[in-house]
Amino acid sequence: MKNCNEKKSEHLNCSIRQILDRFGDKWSILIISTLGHVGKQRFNELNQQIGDISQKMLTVTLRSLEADGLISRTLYPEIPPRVEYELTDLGRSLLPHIEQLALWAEQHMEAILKNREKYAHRVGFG
Amino acid sequence: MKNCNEKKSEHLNCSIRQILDRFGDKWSILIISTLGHVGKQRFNELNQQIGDISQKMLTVTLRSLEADGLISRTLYPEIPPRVEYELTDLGRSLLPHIEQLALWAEQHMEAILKNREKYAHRVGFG
DNA sequence: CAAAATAGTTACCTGTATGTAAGTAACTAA
DNA sequence: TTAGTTACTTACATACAGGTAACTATTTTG
Repeated sequence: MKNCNEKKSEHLNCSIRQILDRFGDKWSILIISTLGHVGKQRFNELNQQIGDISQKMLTVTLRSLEADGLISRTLYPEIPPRVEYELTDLGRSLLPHIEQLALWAEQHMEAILKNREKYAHRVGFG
Repeated sequence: MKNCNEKKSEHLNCSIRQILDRFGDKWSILIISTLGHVGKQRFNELNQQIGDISQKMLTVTLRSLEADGLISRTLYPEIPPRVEYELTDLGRSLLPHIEQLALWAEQHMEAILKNREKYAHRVGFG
């Protein structure tokens, strides 16, 4: 972010930094893609869907996604309370790009892991 | 990564975790996109292009990208030494997806920032 | 002899993102 | 009165990604 509009940084560089700043954390993208996949979800449903996220990080990440207008939060003032989270249009507009990346991963991650092994051998045994 | 092939996790979820594990760091994507943009580059050229990366993180990130077969490293044994980094085909195949994300950022980041402000007001004075 | 240049390596330190565990409100059911 | 439910909040702890700065090898130049 810092060196945007300074010497070397073009649009692309700057946009990528924004993406990384906003979505480089551990859970945002995963929550967006989960909501995109299953539609509306309650807090505990999301918690179970994702499986290994802590309550705290789920709350924190949902809040920041809501603040940025990527998801909407609807509270039904019942007892016990019910809250439903859903992607907004803005959030949904990000989905296809995430899915493209996931597709790329499916297609190429095996190759990457093999390269990594080869490299380890080259370095390890010269 | 942990809960892939456990209960709730489908392909998508799992692929996204792989992407985040591999490319969620601060510099990998930026280096790939820089190399994609300018082509072959030397160590110090990259350092200056990016501007605010430390020598250490440039070395570390270049090494791991090389290990995964995303970039190639060519050493010319001159004095002083010259080293050139370049995207491999595998690395190049990731470029369009990165650019799609960058484009999305250009188009929507302003809206996100506005939402964030609104939300801060709602919370702060609501 | 000293300085400069390239492409790093190494030791050390710190901030922050994340995790853990307990607490909260409000009500229901036994 | 005890436990259970939902959707959190809060306090506390920590690991690791990343930063800083010094050091390295090798040769040319002055």
